[in-house]
Amino acid sequence: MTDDRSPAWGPVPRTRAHELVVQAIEDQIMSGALRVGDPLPPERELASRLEVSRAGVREAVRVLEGQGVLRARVGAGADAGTFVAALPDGALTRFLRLHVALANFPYADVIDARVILERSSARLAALHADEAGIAAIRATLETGADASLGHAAYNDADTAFHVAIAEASGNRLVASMTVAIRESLSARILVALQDYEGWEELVATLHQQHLELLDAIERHDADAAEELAERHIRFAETALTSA
Amino acid sequence: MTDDRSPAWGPVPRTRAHELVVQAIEDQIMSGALRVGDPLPPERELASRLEVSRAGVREAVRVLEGQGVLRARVGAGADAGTFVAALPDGALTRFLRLHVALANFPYADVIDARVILERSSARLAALHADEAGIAAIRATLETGADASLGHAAYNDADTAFHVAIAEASGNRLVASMTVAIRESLSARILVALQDYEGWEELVATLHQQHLELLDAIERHDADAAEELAERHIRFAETALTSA
DNA sequence: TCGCGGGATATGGTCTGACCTCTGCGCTAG
DNA sequence: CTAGCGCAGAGGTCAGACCATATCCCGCGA
Repeated sequence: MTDDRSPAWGPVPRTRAHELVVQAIEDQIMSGALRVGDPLPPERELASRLEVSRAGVREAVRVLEGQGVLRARVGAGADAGTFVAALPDGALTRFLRLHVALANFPYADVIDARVILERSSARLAALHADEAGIAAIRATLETGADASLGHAAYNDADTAFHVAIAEASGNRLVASMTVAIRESLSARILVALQDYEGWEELVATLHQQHLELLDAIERHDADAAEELAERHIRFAETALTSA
Repeated sequence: MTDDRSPAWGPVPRTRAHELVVQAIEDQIMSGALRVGDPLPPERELASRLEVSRAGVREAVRVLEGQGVLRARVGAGADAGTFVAALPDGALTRFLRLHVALANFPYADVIDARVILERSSARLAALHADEAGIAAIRATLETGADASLGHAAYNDADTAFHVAIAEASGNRLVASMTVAIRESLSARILVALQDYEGWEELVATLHQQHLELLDAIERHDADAAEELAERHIRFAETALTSA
């Protein structure tokens, strides 16, 4: 006879040592005791304090390091050791790239998400971009205009343009997500470019669209910028996948 | 006298063993050789094949596991071992939660990003949600209506509502990002709720807004849904932070 | 023939202890 | 005063043993 309200002897969740360490470090961060730039105790000390092996501590550090939360440096003195870091961008890009490759996020969903974010980036850039931001965007177009540099170079220049807009938006989180999505698509776009017949014409069209988008941002015309951003991405996507 | 075009003896980037292993696994994923559900070789075998220690392999596995790309299970047989997984949500949530706590993403930026994403989620849900999706959203409101369950219970119910909309959008990536942002704010929202004087009235208002939003989604009125989503989030945000 | 018990086996999980590499700082010899 | 050496402390790596767990499978008994 079992009582449904009694907890029943379910198995206790098996918690691995390194997860406890991760949790301990996260708690320090959540409570505000650890801030960006602060050092962690040496691995050996942390291991003895938490009563786990050094290997367990190291695995935990690796997990957080992979998330861009920690950074480890060898050596001696004040610059050596493990520190709390602020490197979300690379981590977010790797994350997205892998999950896109695994098709955990369907390709069409990624494109739609990219449109949503870049529309917003363009709008925010049109509203908030300062002189420096606009100059940075324009700078990317000067190299991007030279299409004959090769597929890879153009791909990099295009990425730089979209990244510059995202960074000019003034919203770090939106920018990071925008960048991560563009970068996660980079390999795929490069292949599509290489397979594209008469790609120089396509690049000329895309470059023209870039100029129009930049113009809208400079005019602080948020609605136009939003619309141009979406049209540009949809156009490029259609051209490259139908080839 | 140095020649600027000569490569110059820059330091070779020190590559750590586990990073090589991560790279090796990523390459397999990028090339399509490893897909979701596929098993990795046993740690010991991978270690000897890549000529690193088992500790190095384990650290690499931990990194990818932390990103939701791998999943490890002990035991023997077909179900045991390390596998490629598809668990991006928890990983993305942890990632955001930590970086928000570290203020790598300013709070205002997170709110704006949330508005952008939830506007889109609501729009997509209004356009694409099927019967099951709408039923799932409504189900979360039935518990959410009962405000006297406590702060934590209401917070969970509110999260569930927004998550259900995101999932009804049909876009997995947008949904994941939406959920991750809402969850990363959960702790902060809970504290604000607890400090709020006369929170039951506030909850009643929020619940009313939820009903209106659901109504717009059911009517497939995308514009209204988008607008209601933004107003709801801005309202709640203003109420909770000004308290 | 069927059922079941228990050992063999394979896998990840953990720990220990050693050693290497790197780098700052201080001491010492010139 | 300075150049150089070496110590100390940090992360990086490794080897090996042992533990915990889950499946497989074989053999025994009903």
